[in-house]
Amino acid sequence: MRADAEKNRSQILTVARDVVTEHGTDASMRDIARRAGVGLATLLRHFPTREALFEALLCTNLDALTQKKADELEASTSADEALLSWFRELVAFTQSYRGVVAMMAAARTNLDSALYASCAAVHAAGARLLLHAQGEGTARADMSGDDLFALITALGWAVDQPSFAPRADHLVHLITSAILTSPSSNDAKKAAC
Amino acid sequence: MRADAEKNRSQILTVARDVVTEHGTDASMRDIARRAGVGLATLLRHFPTREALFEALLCTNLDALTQKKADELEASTSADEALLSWFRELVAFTQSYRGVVAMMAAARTNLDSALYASCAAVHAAGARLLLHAQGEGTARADMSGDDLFALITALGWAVDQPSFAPRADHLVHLITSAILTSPSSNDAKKAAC
DNA sequence: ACCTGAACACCGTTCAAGT
DNA sequence: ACCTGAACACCGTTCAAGT
Repeated sequence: MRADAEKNRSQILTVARDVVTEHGTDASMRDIARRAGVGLATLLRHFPTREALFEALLCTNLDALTQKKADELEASTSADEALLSWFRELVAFTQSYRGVVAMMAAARTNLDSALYASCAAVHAAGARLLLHAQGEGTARADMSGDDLFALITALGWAVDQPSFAPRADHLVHLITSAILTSPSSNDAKKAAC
Repeated sequence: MRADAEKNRSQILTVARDVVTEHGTDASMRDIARRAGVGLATLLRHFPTREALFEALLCTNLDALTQKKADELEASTSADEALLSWFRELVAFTQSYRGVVAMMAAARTNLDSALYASCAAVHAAGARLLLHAQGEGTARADMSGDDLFALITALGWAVDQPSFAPRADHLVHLITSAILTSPSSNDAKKAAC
């Protein structure tokens, strides 16, 4: 009976999306199973760990991101613009579910995590954009891909906090201004066009 | 019998320091009570909430910080140096216990939290230093005390992550360079002296 | 093969019962 | 006044028993 197994899996994912939207990464596995109408053990079979469930929830979005960056890298005229929009895109993504940024940061150096590969892909994509901008001299040279990943997730964490959320845009502005050497402000951008 | 109550309280705090050093902010209350040799309900009487326990654990350190900043504000010749060392000092403090920075960020806008007053004091102290530096034109003007608090805690969170801890000093350097208008690098500092 | 219920060892909260 | 044990409703993990 592989058919019902598949049905259970998709049902779990559908329900999980709702529950996780509401309760974040520390949502109750039992609650998800209950609402999905399956036993808790069934959920654990499909997704043996919390990270595994989130990997399934995020993989399509993450793939789109790490693919879309390829487009941006090419389509965007300036490398610094590409880096900047990647930064913003990723911070926005980390807001998809509360606590997901902490989970990704933890997975970054945990080979056993089901999210390790996805995080590595995100990291690599960012590092490439950074390197490109550095090559053009528009991003500061004393920065590594690790630094970029750290700054993005740190900002994602801050935006996760209800107290800081209202200042989100401005915080992004502050940090990115530290990354880019030439202040690509709106005025300068308009003047260039 | 108020004597044994006081003894219990101090015993709980002593043990809590160890347990929390090991397990961070999500240490088990039951475990602390067990190791302190008291009933769980006794611990809950003394510290009705997790935040209340941490308030007791941190209050002396936090008071020292928000007092010491007064010294720094006066003693230090330049306002930007004072702001910078406050920034570093606070990031270092958030590393005292794992997860404490998240707790403080949450407490910042939660009037019910036992940590609210302490966080407000930290916020106020930082805002004052920032304002002073802004007055001298050494800190960027488009920044609020809230932004400063957010950046400090965000950095504290990043340093909390094992993956980012090795880059801690450099990350602090990156962020602070975004805050200060004049790049008070080591060279410039030496030249001024 | 796949699912399930139950047992297990935890957690924080609450409260009646002890001194 | 202060403390305690136990009951409660949760959690994730594990596994023998069902189809």
